[in-house]
Amino acid sequence: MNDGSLQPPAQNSGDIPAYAARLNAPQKNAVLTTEGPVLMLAGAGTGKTAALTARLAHLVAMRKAWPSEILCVTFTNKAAREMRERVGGHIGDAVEGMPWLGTFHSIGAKMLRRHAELVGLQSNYTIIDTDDQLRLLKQLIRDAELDEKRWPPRQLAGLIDRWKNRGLNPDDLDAVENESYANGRGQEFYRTYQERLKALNACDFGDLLLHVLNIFRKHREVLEQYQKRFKYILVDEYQDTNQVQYLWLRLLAQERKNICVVGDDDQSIYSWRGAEVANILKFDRDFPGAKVVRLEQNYRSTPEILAAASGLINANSQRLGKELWTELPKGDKVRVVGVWDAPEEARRVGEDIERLESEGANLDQIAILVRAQYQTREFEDRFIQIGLNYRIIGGFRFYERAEIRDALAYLRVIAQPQDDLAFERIYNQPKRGLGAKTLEKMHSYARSSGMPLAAASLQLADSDELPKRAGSTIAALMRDFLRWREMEPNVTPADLLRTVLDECGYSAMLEAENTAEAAGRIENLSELARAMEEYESLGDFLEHVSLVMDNDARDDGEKITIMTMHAAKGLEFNNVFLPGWEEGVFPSQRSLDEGGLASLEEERRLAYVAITRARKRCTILHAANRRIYGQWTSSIPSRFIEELPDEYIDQETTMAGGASLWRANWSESDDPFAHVSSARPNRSNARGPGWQRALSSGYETKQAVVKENRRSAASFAAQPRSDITLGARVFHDKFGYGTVMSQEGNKLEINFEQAGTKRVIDSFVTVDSSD
DNA sequence: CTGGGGATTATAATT
DNA sequence: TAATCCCCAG
Repeated sequence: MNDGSLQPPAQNSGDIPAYAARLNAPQKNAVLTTEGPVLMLAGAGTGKTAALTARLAHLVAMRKAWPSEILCVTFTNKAAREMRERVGGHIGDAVEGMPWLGTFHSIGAKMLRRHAELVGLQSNYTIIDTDDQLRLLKQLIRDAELDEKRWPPRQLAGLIDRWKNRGLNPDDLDAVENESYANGRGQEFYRTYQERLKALNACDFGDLLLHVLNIFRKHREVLEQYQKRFKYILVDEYQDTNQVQYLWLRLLAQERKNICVVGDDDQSIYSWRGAEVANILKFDRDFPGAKVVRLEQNYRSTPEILAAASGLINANSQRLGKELWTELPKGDKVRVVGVWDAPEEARRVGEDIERLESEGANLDQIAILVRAQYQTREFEDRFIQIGLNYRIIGGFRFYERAEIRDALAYLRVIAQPQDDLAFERIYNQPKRGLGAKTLEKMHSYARSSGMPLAAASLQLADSDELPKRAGSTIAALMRDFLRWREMEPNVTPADLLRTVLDECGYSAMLEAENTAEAAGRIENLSELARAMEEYESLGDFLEHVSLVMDNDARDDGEKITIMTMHAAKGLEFNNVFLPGWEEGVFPSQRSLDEGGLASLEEERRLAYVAITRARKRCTILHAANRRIYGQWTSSIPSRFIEELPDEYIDQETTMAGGASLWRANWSESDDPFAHVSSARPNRSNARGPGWQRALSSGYETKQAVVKENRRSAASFAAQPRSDITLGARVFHDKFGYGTVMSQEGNKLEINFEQAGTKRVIDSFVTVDSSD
């Protein structure tokens, strides 16, 4: 739109433009090769974004294209925002003229608004989220009188998502796919679901891409219009693209073939979300003559961290191949710490962080990266206890809170009277005395008359079908909506929201509750109104919230960060702690049970991502015992620990009696099973040194237990022993005689006569029956 | 319509 | 273990 503001190429003193001044050779290569397909293989921390933004700046500076003629896609809003900021730093205000820089979904949504009628939608369609999607599917399943227990809506939602990710419309399903739900009714449900969405003038996230793909396929002239417009295409995180995104890009790039994709096959960790690593692996076949540029110089981590990560990822088979190197000075080795149990793990990390803090470390530069959300709990407990500031990333998002969704539902009904899902959410929220009976009548009337729910309910209210009270309540509500709808063009979205909340009684409802929780909800709602201030129209705002569900937690003070490894991708920290490296936790039990080698390799890539987040220090921890779903579980160190190259690792254990069972600094020479472990890499069973240790530790009597549990991939749920009671006198091979002080699951605290108080697993003691 | 209680189930999480 | 969901009683 304001292409006219294009600036002359930015230049410094020499001939090299500013945006290219600090690039290394491969980066420059990737930036300057503007014509033809380019695959930029960018390892972790190799300045990928710098190269990508420089390329954008270069295209504009060299007048290869107007900003509005460049398509630049990312996966997350965060990445898009960052890109926009950094490109803005190079080309100034011209970045404002880049309407096609955004996420796949926001760009899809924009295209779909222009051509909605081609797929039977109106351009003001609603974008529903997964919650609405689930409720809609639940309705369909109920209507079909299907057993919800046997055929959970979640499963159907998952299937439909996967179909859409693969670019499949209902008619494209084969018999096998169709069979996968409700005995061959998958297709039927998918079709009905799509019809319902169309009737609601709505689409889900998957549709934003699939509809556009369908339009491209069926309407050549539309496709050609975009092919012509986009002189250059840039794609970030290409290894995360799914099938639709791939097909979509391929169509758009077909004409000019000026497509540059950036990614790292070693950081592909989202296959469970539909991403296909194959897309990046076969890029040069899709686009013959593609130039492949490898960015391998790492600017982030110490050589030790890089070596450890590289050694690990080398165990994977399906790789394009890349070797990271760095000019940074040597640092500390990667530490591997073995501890007794999860609480000790948290204690240990807490102590380390306190030490770092006392040395003047910035807490914002410290992160704990876990495999699964449940691991955060232990750390939270501990950090509250010692008063360490932390923030947990992930979990619930602002826009997922009930009150926010209620407020949005009101706005959606105002903006789009056909939005039945939104109407259903709030027709009795706050309580108006309308129940399931009324809803059912509204539904059946809406269906038979082919009207949206809201309109149908208004007509119904005029008739005598409903009890008098319900009828007048609905009539009043509909009058409210009419009024708000008239008001909408004349007030700001924020003011509209405030008015609605006051007039519908929602605010009053919360105030009446008079609890701390309700106060929090009121606060959230005013924050929502505040967030709306920057939007011009209601439509703008609604599109923003459905696509940009960001968790922009306002930051107050230094805090350490606790988050999942997945969430940490793309981030970096001076100090990284990686707890829970045990078989069954990481790699996760599910990846071991299902998915075979491919799934294990994805776990390994995740490990690679996790380690490469660290700039200066990386500490990996594993605990011998952990409570999972309320069960005490013993586990052995992760095979990934064993795969780390010895020379870059410092091993340490804090365990009582550390020299025996869980001794961590094994070496192959004193290991009677060394010949087994020499069979690396890619061993798919769980016979790491931990195993060998367990088997060779001299506790022969326990071998049966150990062996039996091998099938469950080396973690076994322990039953507490019934023959041990508090105060019992017991004997332990290592510590001698002692008295049981407490018992929790299979974990005992024993006051030993010689060794003092220790915590041990009950299977290692015998009850002393001498008295 | 609300609340209690029993059953159920449990990676990762963007748009 | 603990959180969530769903059903049923009141």
